Amino acid sequence: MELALSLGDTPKPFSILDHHNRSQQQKMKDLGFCMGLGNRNNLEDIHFKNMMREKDDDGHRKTDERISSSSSPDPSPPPLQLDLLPFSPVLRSPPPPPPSHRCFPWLSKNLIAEPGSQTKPVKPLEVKPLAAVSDQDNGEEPVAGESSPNNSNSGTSSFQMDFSSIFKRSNSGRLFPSRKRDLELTTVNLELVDVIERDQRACSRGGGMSDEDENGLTRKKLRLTKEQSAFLEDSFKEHSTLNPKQKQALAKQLNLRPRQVEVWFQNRRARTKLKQTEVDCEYLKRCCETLTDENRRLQKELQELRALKTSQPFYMQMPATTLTMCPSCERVATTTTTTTTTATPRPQPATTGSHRH
DNA sequence: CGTAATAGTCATGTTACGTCA
DNA sequence: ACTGACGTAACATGACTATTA
Repeated sequence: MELALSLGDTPKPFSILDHHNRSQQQKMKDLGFCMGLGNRNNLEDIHFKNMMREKDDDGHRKTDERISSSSSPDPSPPPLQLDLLPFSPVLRSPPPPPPSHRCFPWLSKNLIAEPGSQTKPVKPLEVKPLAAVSDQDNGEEPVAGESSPNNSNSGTSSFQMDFSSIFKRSNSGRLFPSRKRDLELTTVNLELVDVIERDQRACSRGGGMSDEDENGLTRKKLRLTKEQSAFLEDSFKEHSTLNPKQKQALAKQLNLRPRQVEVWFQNRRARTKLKQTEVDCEYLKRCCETLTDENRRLQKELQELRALKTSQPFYMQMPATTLTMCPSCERVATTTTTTTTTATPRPQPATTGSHRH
């Protein structure tokens, strides 16, 4: 049984996390949609606003320095961009996979409306092409589960709404509605985003939230490649938990969705705990067997002593005897102590050990 | 300061898929 | 080809914490 536990190790930082801008740009790509607000620093998906916070090495949350550095907002914030690029089949054409790129089932099978596919086309939301979505035009490789927004034939759609007057950003980077009236609107929008995200999840699984959706499609399960598993294992050895930045970085490196990385770590921790439980169980079982044997032996010894008592009543006149465990050989040693018995025929010296190795 | 709302993470249990003997 | 066991990805749920209004 193999068990690798790394407890108490100082988490090592991810080297890739040094590339803040790069990973930040990738965040929205990983999501498959993006939603930006106000100034450039607000180009953060509201769903991932808390990703701006991270835990420090001691596990305590701390505010990302990027947030505090965003205290000087762009004086002329552009309108918010809500680029909704769900994995809806009707919204995209199959992204041509690079020759060296792995093929992922949720892209090849589930997301693309293949001829003969029973996937019902999803009615696109309000379509209004964006003039430029800079974050998705940085020439980086597409991440699994993401779209190819700049594909002119893709038919991708985007929202373009002005939310800059609706939201305001807190000191820690969170987004909040600036007015009470906007709260309701915000709620509606957040619900919309949530619905879209759920739809993305459902699409990425190739099925619905239920086991079998209305089209009779069951969810497909991704099998991680050996390389991906090995990389995740290495990361797990360094630290068994992830902060949002590490999750994002790993997802980017492995061409996985952050959710997949998160799930993998959760399952990995569960497996580790299960193995540890099995090890503990085995150990306790051995302890139990040892104690059972010891108990049996002591019972036998007790019977012998009782028999001796019956046959030799005079034996009871001996000083009181206590049994102690020899620490070196773990055998019982008899130790006698002086008592006040006056009829003791053979006084024994106090605390004389009668055990011999 | 206390509280409600919200969002994120985690542990835990379950389900369902892929693989293999 | 079929089947059951097994590993595991994905999900559901509740608890907990942090943050903000």
